[in-house]
Amino acid sequence: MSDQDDAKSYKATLNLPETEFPMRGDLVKREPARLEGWESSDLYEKIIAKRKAADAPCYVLHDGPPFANGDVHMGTALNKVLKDLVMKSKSMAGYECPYIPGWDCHGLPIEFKVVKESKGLEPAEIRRRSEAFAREYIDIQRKSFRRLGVLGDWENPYLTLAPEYEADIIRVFATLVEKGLVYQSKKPVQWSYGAQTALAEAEVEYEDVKDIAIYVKFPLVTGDHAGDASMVIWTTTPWTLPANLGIAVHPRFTYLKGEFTHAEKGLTERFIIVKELVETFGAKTGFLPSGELEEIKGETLAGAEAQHPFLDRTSKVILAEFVTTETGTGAVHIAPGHGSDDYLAGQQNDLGLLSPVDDLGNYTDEVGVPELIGQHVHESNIPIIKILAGKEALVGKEKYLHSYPHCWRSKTPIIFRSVPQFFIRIDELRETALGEIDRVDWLPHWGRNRIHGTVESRPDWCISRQRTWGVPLPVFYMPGEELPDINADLARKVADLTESGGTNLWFEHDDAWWAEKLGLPEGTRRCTDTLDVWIDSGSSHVAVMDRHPELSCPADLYLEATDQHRGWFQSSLMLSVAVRDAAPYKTVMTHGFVVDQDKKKISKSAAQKAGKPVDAAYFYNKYGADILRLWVSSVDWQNEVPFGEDLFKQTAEPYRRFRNTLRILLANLHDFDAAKDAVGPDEMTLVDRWIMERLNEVIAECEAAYEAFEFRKVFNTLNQFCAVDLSAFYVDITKDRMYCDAPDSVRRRATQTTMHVVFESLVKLIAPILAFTADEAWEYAGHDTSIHLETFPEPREAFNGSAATEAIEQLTRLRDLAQVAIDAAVKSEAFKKRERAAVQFALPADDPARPVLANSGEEALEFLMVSKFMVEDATGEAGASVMVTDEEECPRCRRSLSVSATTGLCDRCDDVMSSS
RNA sequence: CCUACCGUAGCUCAAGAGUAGAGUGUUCGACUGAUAAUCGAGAGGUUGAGGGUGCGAAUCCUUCCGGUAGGACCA
Repeated sequence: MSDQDDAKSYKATLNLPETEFPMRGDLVKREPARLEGWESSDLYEKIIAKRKAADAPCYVLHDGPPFANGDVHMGTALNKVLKDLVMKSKSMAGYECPYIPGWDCHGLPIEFKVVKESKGLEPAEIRRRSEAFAREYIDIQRKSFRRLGVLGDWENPYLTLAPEYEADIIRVFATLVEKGLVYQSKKPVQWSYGAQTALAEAEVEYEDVKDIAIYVKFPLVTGDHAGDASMVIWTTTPWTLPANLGIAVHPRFTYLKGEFTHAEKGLTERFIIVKELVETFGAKTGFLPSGELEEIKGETLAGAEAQHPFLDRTSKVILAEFVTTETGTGAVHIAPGHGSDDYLAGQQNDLGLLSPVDDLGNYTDEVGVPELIGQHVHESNIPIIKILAGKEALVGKEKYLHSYPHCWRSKTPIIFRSVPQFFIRIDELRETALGEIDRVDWLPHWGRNRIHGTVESRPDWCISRQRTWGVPLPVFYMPGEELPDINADLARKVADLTESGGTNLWFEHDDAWWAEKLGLPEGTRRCTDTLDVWIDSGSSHVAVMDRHPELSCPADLYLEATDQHRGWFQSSLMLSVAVRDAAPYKTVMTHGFVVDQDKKKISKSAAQKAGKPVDAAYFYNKYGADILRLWVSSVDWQNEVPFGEDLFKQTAEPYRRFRNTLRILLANLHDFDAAKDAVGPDEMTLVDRWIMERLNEVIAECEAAYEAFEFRKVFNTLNQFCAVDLSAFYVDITKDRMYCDAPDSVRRRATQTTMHVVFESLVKLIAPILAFTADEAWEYAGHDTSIHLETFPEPREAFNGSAATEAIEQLTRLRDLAQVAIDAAVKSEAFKKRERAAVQFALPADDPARPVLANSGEEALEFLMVSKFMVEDATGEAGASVMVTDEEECPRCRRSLSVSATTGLCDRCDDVMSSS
């Protein structure tokens, strides 16, 4: 027999690892099949039922409804997977975790698309098409969320378009009315002429634009300075000048009056300009002071009237604290119909109100200048500047770069415009809301300041929209009345009528039908507005949490992206404070946006142009949902989340590590039956006890990290454990006994017992993240129910100490010491394998490794993976030298130990062979 | 302009007063009994910059620079 044949024949006598669990994930193929299994066996319901049976406490994460348009992109996927990580980990921590997903269905974005496709539709038809559109995307998104392994009640999600949900929205409105929080008023709102509706603060996005700012002269005609000087205002919106009714100055600022000369034009004028800005004014307009300047206190100017530059009326000088000396002239153009500060100032000073602009943004007759009527305001800046120039009222102009609000849908600039709108009085709610904010846990902590800031300063909430695809504003105008009857009882009746039929009734029937149904006099008209969609989603704590028996309010957790501080968190808070005087949540967690690798915002269109996929489907179809889930777990959700395919791929490698670690454990357990073969802690060897101690730490760390939603820490801890402790050490060191010991030797069984515990613990700890892979491994381990029904492992008390860990630390020290010498020897070709090394350690007398070596001779040898070692006394530092061993290599186990002269095998292998 | 958070190896991130560590990538090597796997080694960091307090600072304080987000201004 040749040596080679020897080796071959002995291979058959080994217990090599064996498993059907595939090394390659093939996730794209396997996950859908597993998913089908989960759904056909009602896994979600089973988990809930199991926790219920165990009388588990509830943990409620209330799902924020994504908008039902568009595919699921990485940002949405991040949000849903984070939620699922929370739910799966809470469930494994022993809670009952009902998860009712929802969708936000009404609103401008959908109506916009529908209307764009075909114009001139009846409202009822717009609504039919909008609903079809929403439902189509709900299905698309639901499919994606399920594919990502997110478990929940997908067959019964909440939809804000559901009749019973709509009815609850109207009931919330009725409650607001009852509490006297709703009023109608004509004051300036942010108006999108592109979408022809008022907008809420959260529907506005800012863009940098270049405008022309102008300086305009208003000659004083009454007061101390009548005929003697002109006020000069500065504005970036010349189109608001026709609505000018006042000029505001700061009461405590000092203004200078005197002669200003424009040298080039040869013009001399008498102006009143705030002291601090005279220089800037000169630089921008060319008008420099050319004589003595008289100081005037702002407050003394009040009440004077100035001539409007091109209209036959005067503009009153008023006082206002908001005037600054940053830009302009210290005199602020006031158009009460076109700005909120302006509006308030106008109210306080009885200026009246002008808003000569229609829904489309065109001037109405009221504008007072014939050639402007019908002109669009944003095409009127130049004509107005020309008019001003013609009247010699234009003092100067400059280009001005600033951020200007735009409609989030139509992308057109927003104008402030006054039309009758409905509002919620925020002042009545503010104090309670602010108090509640401090009772809520905000994660990360600075979320508290963010929402506190917005609630503190937000103006009254404009809740009416001049749109069709939404819940109608349930308000009526009695015959002959200008003002609406805002009536809670009527609203409740509307709610009851729509409970089954839905609010389509509002659009399908006419005023007469409704008047009759509600017992109102003939000639009653309905309000044609719809409610702001933030009322829809903000009412979910009533329409969902109060309605579902398994949920309850306040929820334990709301979890959305940071933009919801202004959006859903706030609308929910306000409505909840109005309805129940308390916040609807105990904890609010926010995550950052998914941004491009170079930290630029991912807009879908820009990413597509650059050929960078951002659709979740692209990634789960190419890499698998578990890779995506692992990526989510590895990410720092508190800040912006940089994303790109390269970054994404980095998590594929750790995935393989997890998978292979589970696989080798499984493979080493192929002939192990815990019920029959497990041994007690006393039988375990040093490395077994060490890995059990490590496992206890890992369990504690992971469970604490899950508790704190620090998934990345779970990821790091487990990755480290698999890569370093298991793969590089434990599995490597125990190979010899696993493969070469007699199958049921105590030593081998002890290690199998350990591996069994490690496997079961590891697979459970990773299950919330690798939802599919963990379940697959669990199945291969012989379980016929899902891993997701399990709970997290408990640390084992027997291994709570650190005795084994301390011993292993010493051995690791020696191993590192030996490694250096071995590497040198291998390099100089003294021998090739570390197993051929004989190591001579030189240790000081008090070296802590000495007792370890003395107490665990054979195990130390195994751990060091060398042929033999000796210890000699060292005077200085510990060291190691190495030479080739004089032992023969056992052909069966390939270790270099003393071998039998007759069989050529080492003692252990000899025993195994002769007894088999 | 104000406020908050952040800035550590090519990349993604750990350590939160006591010799800067992982993963990934990269280079080299071993094994062929975890094999489209596994093991070992190397290279790679004056921890954004400067100053301060400590015996000692990535860590605490301060100024600046850069990034991001809110807010202010504007509307």
